[in-house]
Amino acid sequence: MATIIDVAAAAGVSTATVSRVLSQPGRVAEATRARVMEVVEALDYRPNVAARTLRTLRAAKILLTVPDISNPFFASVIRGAEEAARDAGYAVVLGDTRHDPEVEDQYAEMLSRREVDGLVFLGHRLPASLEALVAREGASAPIVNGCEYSPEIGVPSVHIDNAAGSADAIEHLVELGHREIGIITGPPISPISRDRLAGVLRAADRHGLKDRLHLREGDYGADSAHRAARALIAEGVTALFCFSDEMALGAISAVGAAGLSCPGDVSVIGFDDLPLARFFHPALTTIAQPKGMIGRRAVELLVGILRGTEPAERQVTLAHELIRRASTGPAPNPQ
Amino acid sequence: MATIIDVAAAAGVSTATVSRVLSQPGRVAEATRARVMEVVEALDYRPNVAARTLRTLRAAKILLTVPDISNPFFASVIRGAEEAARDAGYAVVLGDTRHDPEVEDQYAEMLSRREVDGLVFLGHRLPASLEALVAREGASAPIVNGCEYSPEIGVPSVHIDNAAGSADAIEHLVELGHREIGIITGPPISPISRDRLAGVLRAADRHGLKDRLHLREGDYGADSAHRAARALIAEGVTALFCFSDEMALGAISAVGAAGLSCPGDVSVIGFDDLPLARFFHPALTTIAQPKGMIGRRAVELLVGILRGTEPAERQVTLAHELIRRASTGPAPNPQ
DNA sequence: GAATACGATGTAAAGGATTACATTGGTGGG
DNA sequence: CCCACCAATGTAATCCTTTACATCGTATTC
Repeated sequence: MATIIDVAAAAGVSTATVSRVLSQPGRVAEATRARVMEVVEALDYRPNVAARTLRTLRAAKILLTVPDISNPFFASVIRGAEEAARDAGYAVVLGDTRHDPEVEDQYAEMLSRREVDGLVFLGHRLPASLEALVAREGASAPIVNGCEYSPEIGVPSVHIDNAAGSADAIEHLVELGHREIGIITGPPISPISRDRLAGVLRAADRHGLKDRLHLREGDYGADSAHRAARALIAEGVTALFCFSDEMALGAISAVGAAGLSCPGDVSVIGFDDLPLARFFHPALTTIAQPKGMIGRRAVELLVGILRGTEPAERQVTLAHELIRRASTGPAPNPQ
Repeated sequence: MATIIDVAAAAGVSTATVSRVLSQPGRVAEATRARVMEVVEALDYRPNVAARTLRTLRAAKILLTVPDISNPFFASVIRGAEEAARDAGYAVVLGDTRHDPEVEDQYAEMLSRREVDGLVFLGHRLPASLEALVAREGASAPIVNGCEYSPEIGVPSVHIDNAAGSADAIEHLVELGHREIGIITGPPISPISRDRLAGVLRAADRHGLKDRLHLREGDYGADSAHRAARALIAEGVTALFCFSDEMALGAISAVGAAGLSCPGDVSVIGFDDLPLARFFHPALTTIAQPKGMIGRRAVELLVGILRGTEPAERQVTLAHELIRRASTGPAPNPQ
C-alpha cells in the first residue's frame, strides 16, 4: 500500500504538498497539482484513515444505533440519516442494539474512544457510559435522540407528537362508531409508548370512554399482538389500536384466526405506516410518521453540534398523519 | 481526554506497561496491573482507536454491505453476521447501498483505505474498485459474498441452492394440481434470480409444463409484484410463485383486489420466509432460507481469510426448506 | 557462589497524515 | 533598483499507541 511519502517522492515534492493537493487543491500551483494527481492515480494512493483521524481528531463518522434492525420502520429513518450525513461529509456507522443495554454500551464506547464523532440513537435509553459525557459537556455533547423523546436525558431529539398521533387514531375509531376499543400498547418503559397511551386516554376521556378501554401490553412485535388481540377479541372489542404496524399485522391475523373479518367485525389501526402497510390484507389504516425526515433532521442537529453552531431548537417535533385505508370501518350493529 | 501517557505518569510506570496491562495482562506483575487499572478507572482512560489502528494496521472492523436495508430479509442475515463478528473480536460496519453502484464504490473505499479489515457484501455486484484487489490477491483478498453466488467474481460465498429451492416450490404447486402457474421473477441481472428461474424451468420441464408457464419480471418489491400479479391473474393462472416474500404479499393483495380469494382461487408461494410471513393473511407458504446462518458463515469465512487460515471450502451451500402454510391449496376444479 | 535464565519493566522507534512555521523566489510599487 | 509582500513549497513536530529490543534484578542450578 502506497503512503503519502511514496507519492511525494515519486512526484518530487514534499508530503505537505501532497497532503495539500488532496485536501486544499486551491493552495497548490496547477502544474504541481496535476503532477501529484498523476502519481496518486498511478500508485492508486488512498490516504490512511487511521493516520488522518489520529492527527485531526476527526473521524468523519457518525454512529447511528437502532434498537431493532429487523423493524422495517427504522429502515426509512436510516435512509434519511445516511443522506443527511453524506450531504454533510460524514459516513454512517450503523449499530443494531437489539434492545440490549450491554450492546448499547459497546456501541457507545465507539464515541468514548473517538472512533466516531457523534451519536444518533433511536431507542429510548442513553447508554450509561455516556451519561457522564452529557453531564459534563451539556449542550455540546455530540449526541442526538431520534424517534423518542425523554426530557430527562438532556439531549436534542427529533420526533412526532406521539400523544396527538394516537389521539387521532382514537378519534378516527370513535367517529366510526366504535365504543369497545382495545389498545395494544408497547412496553411502558418506552416513553413513546407512554406518550401514545397518554394520547389514547385523553381522547377516550373526551368521549367518556376512558373506563371502557381494553388495555393490553405488547412488545411492538407481531407475535405479542397476536396473543393480545386474541384475548381482546374474546372481550368483545370492535376495534383494535396497535402501537405499531407490525403489531397491527399480528392483530389482523388474530381476527382471522378467530373466524371474524377485518374490518367487518373488528377494525384495526396501526402506527408508523410501514412501506408494506398498504399491501396488508386488508390494507392498513395507520398513523404515518415522517420517517426519512426524522433521520435527516436528527443528523442535521448532530452536525450542527459538531460544527459548533448552536441550533435554535433542541427539540424538533414533526407532523404525523392519519392514513385511512381498508382495515377500519363502521362499528358493527350491536345484536 | 486522557492518553496512555497520562496513565503511565499517574501510575508511575512506562506507557509500554500500561499498554501491556490492557492488551496482555498476563505479562505484567499483579501489583502493577492493579495499580495501573486503578488509574485507568480514575482517569476514565480509553485507548485511542485511530492510534492503535495506525500502529497495528488492524481496524478490528468488518464492513457488511446490503443492497436494501428496508428488506427485512437482510435483518436476520445482519444479526447472524454481527454475532459471528463479535465472537471473533470484530465490530460490524453496516452499509446500505440501495442497489446504487456509486454508493457501493464509496463503501468499497473503506476497504481500500484500510478503515475496515474485510468486506462481506450481500448483493451480486463486486464494486469495480475492488476487482483489481481480487485479481491481485486472489484467495487472500478479504472479501466474501453472501446470499448470492457469481463464480466469475472469484470470491468465497455462502448461499442456498436457489435452483433447488424454486424447483421445490414448483413441485409443491404441481402436487396440489396446479397447471397454469405464474412466476414473478427478480431482475435477470441478479444471479439469484437467474438460478431460481433455472430451477423453475427444470421442475416445470419434468412435468411437461415448461411452455405453459406465465413469466413476469418483478424487482423483489411488493409494488412490482402487485402489478405483475394483476396481469397474470387476468391470464388465468391458479398459482403464483414469487421470488420473494415481499412480492408474494403484493401478489396476495392483487388477488384480493381482483375479487378472488387466496388460496381458494389463486395459490401464492413466496421465497425467504420473512419473520412476518406467518402473519400474512393468509399465512404464507414459502421457501425458507437459513438467514442467520448465511450471515454467520460469511463472516466466519472472512475471519478465516483475515487470520490466514485458508478454509477448506470457498463455496458454502446451506439447506433451504419448504414451509407449508395457508396461502397454497389445491387447484380449483376447472369449470 | 557464580553463571544462567527468566520475569518485569523501560526505551524508543515506528505507523501515516496534517499543519504551524520557515523558506524561497518572484511581482509590483515607489 | 530596492523593498515589501505574497504565493508556493518545504521542514519538522505532532497525534497516540504498540512492540522489538534493552535493561535490571531475582531465582534457579550446578
